[in-house]
Order: sequence, then C-alpha cells, then structure tokens
Amino acid sequence: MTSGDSVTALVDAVVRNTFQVTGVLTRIGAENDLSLTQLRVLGILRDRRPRVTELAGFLGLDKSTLSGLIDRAERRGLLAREKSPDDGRVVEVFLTPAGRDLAQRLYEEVHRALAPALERLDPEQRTQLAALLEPLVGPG
Amino acid sequence: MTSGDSVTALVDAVVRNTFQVTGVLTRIGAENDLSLTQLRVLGILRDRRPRVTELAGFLGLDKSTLSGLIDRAERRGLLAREKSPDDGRVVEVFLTPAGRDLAQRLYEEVHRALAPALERLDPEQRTQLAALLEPLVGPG
DNA sequence: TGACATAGGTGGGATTACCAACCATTCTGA
DNA sequence: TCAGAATGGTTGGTAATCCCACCTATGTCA
Repeated sequence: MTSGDSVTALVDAVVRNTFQVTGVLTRIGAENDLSLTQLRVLGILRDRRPRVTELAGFLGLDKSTLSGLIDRAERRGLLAREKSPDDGRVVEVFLTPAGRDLAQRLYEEVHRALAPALERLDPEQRTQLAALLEPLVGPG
Repeated sequence: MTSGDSVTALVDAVVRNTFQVTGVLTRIGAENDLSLTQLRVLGILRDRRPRVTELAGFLGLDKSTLSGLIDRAERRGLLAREKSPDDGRVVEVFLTPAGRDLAQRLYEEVHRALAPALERLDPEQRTQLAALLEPLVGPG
C-alpha cells in the first residue's frame, strides 16, 4: 500500500472526530429531552416534508421504528402527520411551529457548541476544511 | 458577525459528515451484531485496560449502563472483567483474544469503508485534512 | 377484476440508557 | 483506631430505541 498510512491516520482522525461531535449533539439533545435521533429528525424536517418511509431512509432506520418516534414527538407537539392527498397510503411528516422553534434553537446551540473549536482555525483554514469535507458528505 | 458565515457552513458540513460516518460505523457494527456503542467499546479497549468507570467516562455513559453492556459482551466472549489487585472495589475490563480479533477485523472494515471517500482527496489534501482535524479532536 | 406491490402501523422482544438504591471496599479524621 | 464518608460497581425499575414479522389499506396493472 503506497499512500496507505496517510489514509490510516486520517481514518482515525475522522472516526474520533465523529464520536466527539456525536457526544456534543447527544448532550445538546439530552438537555432538551431529545435523543440523538429525535434531534436529527428535527434537523431533517427543517427543510423537508418527507413521507415516513423517506424519513426512515434518511435516518437509515426501519419505518416501524419511526412510528413510535413520530408518535412521541407528535404528542409533544413538535411535529405532525398529514395524509397525502395524492396517495392515501402516504403520510407526510412536518414540523409544527413549536417544533420549528425548537429546531432553530437547537441549531443555534449546536453552532455555539462547535464554533469555538472551528474558530481556532483561521478563516482560510475554515474554507479549506469545508471544501475538503464537501466531497465526503456529498449533496444533501 | 464578520466571519460567521464561513463557520456556519463549516458547522453544517461537520454535522452532516458526522451522521454519515456514524451511519457507516452503525452498519459495520450491525453486520457483526454489535451496536455502535459496543463497536466503540471494542475500539477503546484495543489500547487500554480501563476500569468500568473510566470506560463509562470515555463513552459519556452512566456506569450502570456499562454493567449490562459488559455482561453481554462478556457472555459473547469478547471481553472480560478482572478485579484490580490494588483496589478491591475496582473492576478492570479488557479484550479477550477473540475480542481482539474482532476489533481488528472491524477496524480494517471501517478503514475499507471510509478509505474510498478519503482517497478521492489527493495525498496533499489528506495530510491537510488530518492536520485540520487534529486540533479539533484533541489528544486521545 | 384479481394478483401484486407499496405505505404505514402493531406487537413482541432485545438492547440501550437513565436514575435511585444498594453492597463492598477504601479512605478520612477525630 | 474506628465510625462515617466516599468511591466503585451492580441491581432493579422504567422509558426509549430499534428490529423483525406481520397486518391493513391503498394503489397499480395486466
């Protein structure tokens, strides 16, 4: 393996970074009585109105898992279901105003939590890092 | 906010990247009947022999959560407990040979899964990314 | 119309996670 | 020295998460 070592070190860094950020997100979720998954649901619904199966697809979860998840969030008034007018089988999920508020607050909190570390990079490095991550995360 | 926008875009990229990598890790874990947490435990134990509370600290979990987690993994023969000779209250956790094998296989699998995306970067970009991630993840 | 596919939900079970309470061991200071 | 406090780990109880197997309703198309 020619350039294998640089990739190995990078994989390690990426994985550690992942767990670290996950920890931050989990903490912020917990402070608002949200699991990491619920936090993510709110994030996804911020700019989408998916059907249940789509949402499950985004999350990589079984649709049956979403039933309970949506139930609980709906009971909390954070999101709502609506039957699709086009297809009687389909249920669309979307944020309520309260859910949108919370999502916005969470987003700001995440920003505040991660910004300090990112601000240790100078502006040039930031755009560089963003540019490097871009092809990794792909569209969406 | 002067340089706020660059940070905002970066936060988004970092979070998306986090969920993406988490998805990969979760999938690899699931293929081996391991939860993400268990996967992480194996990773941590690869180069450590922590006591239960230490391990809980690494994971950001309550120590009582670890009891069951360790139980199940121990029953599967992946890791083992041993009382500390120095302090009768302390229990140390460590990988069995089988657990070490599995951890190694998982590590390679993670590497294989993440390498393609990282190899899309040329070598210079890789070292750059690693260098940029380094101060974010800190030591450990 | 009838067979098949798709969307969502239910029910059951294992796991994950928290908290409070508990026992054993160790430490502390009067 | 020894009683009380502190620490380390486990247990019990509860809620949430997640999967799988199945069910019903709706849609599709031959």
